[in-house]
Amino acid sequence: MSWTDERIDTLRKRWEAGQTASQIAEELGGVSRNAVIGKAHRLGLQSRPSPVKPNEPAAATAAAPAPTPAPAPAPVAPPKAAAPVAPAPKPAPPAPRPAVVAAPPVAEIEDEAEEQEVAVEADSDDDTDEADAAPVVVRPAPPILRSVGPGGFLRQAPGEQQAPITPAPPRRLVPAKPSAEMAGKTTLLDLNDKICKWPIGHPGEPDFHFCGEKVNPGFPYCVGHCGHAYQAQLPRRDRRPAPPLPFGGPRAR
DNA sequence: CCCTGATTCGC
DNA sequence: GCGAATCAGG
Repeated sequence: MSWTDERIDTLRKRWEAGQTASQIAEELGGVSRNAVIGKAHRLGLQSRPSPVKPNEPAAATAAAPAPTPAPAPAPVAPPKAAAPVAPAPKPAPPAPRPAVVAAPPVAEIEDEAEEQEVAVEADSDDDTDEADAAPVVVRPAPPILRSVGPGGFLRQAPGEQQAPITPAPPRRLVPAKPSAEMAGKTTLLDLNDKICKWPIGHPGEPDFHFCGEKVNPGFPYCVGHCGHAYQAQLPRRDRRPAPPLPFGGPRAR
């Protein structure tokens, strides 16, 4: 495979989008991860945070006691998106908010749950004499700034994040009463190394359980279920191609 | 072990 | 220019 303009273009886009060299190589096909990295460097694409790089070679001279002007690394490309194509930045987790929150949308149900008070670290201790208790400055509400996410939706501004969904009030826990339909079934708690862990049904369904037969020694399943779990590897050309992903995954080769 | 990117070096 | 081999951190 050669680096046609089209392939180079793909490489550029993917690299700048934060895909890993492996992902890019797989998508392009016919090239290795190393080839992608090598090409990216030859193209002069910006190097990305490397696990092996943060070492600065210039630290060996004269112990360098001088006031190093804060390096202030320029905003590096977002580290490694989880999504393969569009590296959507993760929304920031709800930041610790001031006391004022919107009233929970759910009416109070019971008050048998005592409100747990979050112990705020009030450092009223006499640690030092430094008067760090600055008077609270009440500033006018700043204009709401929203950023626009991919697809055009408006993100919440930091100050207007919704209060987390009110958790259900704790209920009294009662011992689960073994239902008739589970009688004799192998449940999660019954699993051990000697019985087949092949799931029957689906988690969450009322009668979800496990096979429970004696295992095929050395395997987590019984002989019968080993037949389902382990199948001969077919030559690549005989494998059925994976169904296309809904979002348009890597091109089939 | 796996993953990652960077670098080297023979082709 | 190319990419396998190698290095080295996570």
